[in-house]
Amino acid sequence: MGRYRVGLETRERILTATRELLGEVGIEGVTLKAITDRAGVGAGSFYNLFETKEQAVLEVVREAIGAVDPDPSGVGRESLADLVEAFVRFITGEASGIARIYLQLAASGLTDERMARRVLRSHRRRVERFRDALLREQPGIGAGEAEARAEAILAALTGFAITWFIDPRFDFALHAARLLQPVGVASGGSE
Amino acid sequence: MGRYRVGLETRERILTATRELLGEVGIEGVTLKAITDRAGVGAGSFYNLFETKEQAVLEVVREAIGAVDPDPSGVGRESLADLVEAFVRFITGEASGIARIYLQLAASGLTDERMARRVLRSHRRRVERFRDALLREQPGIGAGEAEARAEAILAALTGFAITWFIDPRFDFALHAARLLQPVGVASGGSE
DNA sequence: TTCATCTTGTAGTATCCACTCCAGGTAACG
DNA sequence: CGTTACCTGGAGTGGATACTACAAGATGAA
Repeated sequence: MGRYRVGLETRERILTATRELLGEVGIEGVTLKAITDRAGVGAGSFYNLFETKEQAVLEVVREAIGAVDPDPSGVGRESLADLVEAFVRFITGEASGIARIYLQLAASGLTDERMARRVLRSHRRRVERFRDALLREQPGIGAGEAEARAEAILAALTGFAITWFIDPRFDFALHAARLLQPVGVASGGSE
Repeated sequence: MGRYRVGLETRERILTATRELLGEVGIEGVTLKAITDRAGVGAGSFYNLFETKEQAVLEVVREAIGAVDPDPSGVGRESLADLVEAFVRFITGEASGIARIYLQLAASGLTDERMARRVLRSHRRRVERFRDALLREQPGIGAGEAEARAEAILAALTGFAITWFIDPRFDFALHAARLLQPVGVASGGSE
């Protein structure tokens, strides 16, 4: 079962091709031929390194879900602004292909239960992280209130991200920054 | 080209089957066989009534996009709370299959440009409607500010809706209602 | 070098897909 | 009733799909 060096290199080429394709055509649109063509290998090589097509896709998917969350070393110290900024960078940064995959996954959870569980687990962790950051800045509001606000901020960020991908003119960073302002969403100071 | 009564009834059965399937298995998972089996017709009957599979799917898709927006007769009179409540009812109500389709569409806009344009157009209209309701209630805030808040509310509602579909325990109505409170998202009164 | 193990491309296979063809049935109308 | 238009189901088509079998080559530890 030990792998040779060339085999591991081919494996990386295949994963890179899969990653790119997932961002471009979506999780349902990826075919084996597309992957092997882009990676420059035959089907035989693919199946020498992966059991099924799904295995390769899942490997990239896990990576995408993991990539939403910034640098775990900061846990317990980061501010809410840090977390929001990291999310914006994740969506609009260089690896936005991965971000695209992540949003598709969230949506595929609408029809695929296994995916739903996977996405929900990572969502829960993220809510906790946002909640804890909020509590550190405003300990007075209480855990329940902080969690509700964390859910709201994350929901808005997700919605903004979808809008941004669909409408290139949408200023994602600006709208995300507004979420941190004391003014809030619905009502203003001029009440 | 005129259609007989029986033909039109079959057409309805096919559209109903398509609608159900779209909600259950997603836009990529719908096959012709699944549609015709559920509708209880042969492939020949389908193609007597629709040019392609995509035509039937698009007919349901248009319906789903249209269904997000509540009763157009209220335009110009409704409050922000009315609009939010209507969105919540759309997602959690009896026709939540349609709502599921709508969210899938928004996500499919991530990889399908034609879908992206379609979704964006309806999104823009909805933002305007929310903005106008906001301006009616707080004329002082200005159109730009109102539009930004409309975007934020809609983004949060969309994010909440995805969470709700993925996590049945999520209290969508409660979180949606919080969007209307003067407190806002990030900061509280106890600052 | 030796040789077992791993890697590779090709030429398959079975299965599913959207879609077509067509013969026989049915609806509408005079 | 007769005629024409429409409706119907199912067998069949071509093409794409994921995946396999295998022969020939490359790799790497001794």
